Amino acid sequence: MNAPALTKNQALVFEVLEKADGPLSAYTILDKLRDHGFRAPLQVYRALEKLLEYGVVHRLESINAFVACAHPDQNCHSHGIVAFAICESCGHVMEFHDHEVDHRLMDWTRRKKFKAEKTTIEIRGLCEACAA
Amino acid sequence: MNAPALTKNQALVFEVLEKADGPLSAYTILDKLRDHGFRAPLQVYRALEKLLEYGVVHRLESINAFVACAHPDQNCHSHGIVAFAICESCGHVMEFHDHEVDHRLMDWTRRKKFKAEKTTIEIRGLCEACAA
DNA sequence: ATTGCACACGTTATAGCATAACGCAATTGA
DNA sequence: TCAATTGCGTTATGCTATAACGTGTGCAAT
Ligand SMILES: [Zn+2]
Ligand SMILES: [Zn+2]
Ligand SMILES: [Zn+2]
Ligand SMILES: [Zn+2]
Repeated sequence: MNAPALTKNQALVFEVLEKADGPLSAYTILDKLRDHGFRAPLQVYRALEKLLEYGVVHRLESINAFVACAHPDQNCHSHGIVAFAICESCGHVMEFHDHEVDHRLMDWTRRKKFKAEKTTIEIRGLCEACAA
Repeated sequence: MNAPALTKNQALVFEVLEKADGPLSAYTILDKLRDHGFRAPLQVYRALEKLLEYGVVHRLESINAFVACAHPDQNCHSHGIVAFAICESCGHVMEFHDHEVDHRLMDWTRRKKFKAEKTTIEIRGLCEACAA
């Protein structure tokens, strides 16, 4: 999915996520945008829906939060499954791809004739700095 | 974590999950147990907390639901990361393990010195029957 | 036996996450 | 012009999860 020009709300939400140093919940985004006229959760969720569709934002299922894609230049979709390591102490997120993991999971789905639509890989734990 | 004898509430919640043919939300479980005296979400969540700890129930992060472990005989923890394929049409869940995937993810975490605590792998899509 | 502790449980209230449904305005394309 | 699409704002609602308080029970250490 290519990203067309963002609307005002989409651009505001994306900007907040880009500037954040970690994932944000929809309601946290809302609070950060109240000064810009945001009043209701739907304004955030509708923008997020598009940004997810365009692939410039990812949703972290295990913590109900959203994060700007770490590889803005590339198209994350084209790299297969996106995986995340989420530090439960400082909140930092590392985004990575592993083709071998993709292949193993795709092998499994092909064997089972399962039509995969969306795959989530999230590792929660402690980053190097926080584990010390 | 070995599973000690379950308490009454834990046994009731586990039984509901075992008999279900798919994942259930905590509130769905609550509704199914109202006849047995359940009145509040916490009764379900507290039981689930223990069942998750014992490894006999898994939480599906991407759909906020819970499912009985498909490998009750074995200890799922000992098989490394548990992965799930979730049919978005019929709700059926397939649980599987893949050591190669585990190794790839563990390699990544070791390189990054990330201390993994809990890893989620969930594939959402259509099962063979529903994809036809 | 009494005390102290751990644990499960019940209840009420609250916090946090997400969507339904309505209507309006701007854009586009026939 | 007319219809269809899309974004937007608002209100209300629903779903998911936990905080905080108190009760009772079993069990061990004193
Ligand atoms: Zn990305
Ligand atoms: Zn950290
Ligand atoms: Zn299992
Ligand atoms: Zn199915």
